[in-house]
Amino acid sequence: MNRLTIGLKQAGLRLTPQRVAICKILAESKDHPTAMMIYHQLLPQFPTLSLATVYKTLNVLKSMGLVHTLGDAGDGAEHFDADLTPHINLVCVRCNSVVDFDEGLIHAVQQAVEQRSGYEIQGARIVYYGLCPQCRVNGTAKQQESAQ
Amino acid sequence: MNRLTIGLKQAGLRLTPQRVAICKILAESKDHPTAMMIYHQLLPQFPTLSLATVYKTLNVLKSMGLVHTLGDAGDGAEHFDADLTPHINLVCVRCNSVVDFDEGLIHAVQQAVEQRSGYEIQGARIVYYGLCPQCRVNGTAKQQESAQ
DNA sequence: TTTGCTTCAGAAAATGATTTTCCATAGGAG
DNA sequence: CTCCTATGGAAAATCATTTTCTGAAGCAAA
Ligand SMILES: [Mn+2]
Ligand SMILES: [Mn+2]
Ligand SMILES: [Zn+2]
Ligand SMILES: [Zn+2]
Repeated sequence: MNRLTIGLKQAGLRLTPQRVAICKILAESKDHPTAMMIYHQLLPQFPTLSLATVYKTLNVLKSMGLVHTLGDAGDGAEHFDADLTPHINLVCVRCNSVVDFDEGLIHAVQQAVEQRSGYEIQGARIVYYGLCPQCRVNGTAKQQESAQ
Repeated sequence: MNRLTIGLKQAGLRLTPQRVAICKILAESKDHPTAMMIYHQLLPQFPTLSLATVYKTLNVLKSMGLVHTLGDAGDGAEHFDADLTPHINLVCVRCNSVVDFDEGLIHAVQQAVEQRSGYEIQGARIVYYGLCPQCRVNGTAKQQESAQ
């Protein structure tokens, strides 16, 4: 029973096994999964699970503000983040990984935005993208996708 | 002749009228347009313009690092930003507007990420989303932007 | 338990933004 | 002018995401 399932219940939605499982993955994973990733991770446990169910649940959670979306990470799919605290996400455009990065300054930034923008802030999408350390190393002899 | 067209030329690409026009819109607009917005804006000038041409050009510019993408703003389309300097973008999830927000702290954040992450940073996507002041005033009514 | 109403998951079809394919042509090099 | 490659545009394809439809639960009252 985590923050997400509690939120669903408080909204009057039924806590079906599928929804609970999706919430569990979101709450426990640190890899900012896509709908497809969650689907494949749950398929062994729910052989008849439908991708539509995953998408529907994710959309419910998002519309309730219980999860954020980071946009695509070079793989053409939406990545979800259940960590609502202000933080930086690092995207590697080669291996499409998404990891968190701790930087205290970001809290002050969020406060500045909330106080000075006049917006009713609902969430943030703070992403820096580039090459992760591992892909930088492998990149010295990397695949050049230009010119033939 | 702006930074974008210069970049295209230096890359050995031809400066066709379509590409120049697309670069001009990107360099001069502050509204973070989508491919569709650019297409409609240029249609009077180029009646035979194809959306595919717009997408192709945008992808070239992006792959060269001359523009950034902010992800969707609630309208299901990718928004482009030609301003590469570190800055905050404010998205209104109701009217789907995207505006810049000046906050000096963000420069320090970028420096911290570059120095401590180990990543080869190529760009950033810093977006706060919520309701803009105007949409806040207009209350909970939906689809208020295009009034009758 | 039975009845009646509502919600849900899943399969399939639809949607729509973006990409790809194909081809006639423009334009640079020689 | 003649080759040759890069380009724009029309149309088709792709593919992540959404919607539709339907039978099966869940739930509560009798
Ligand atoms: Mn995160
Ligand atoms: Mn901007
Ligand atoms: Zn990587
Ligand atoms: Zn607004």
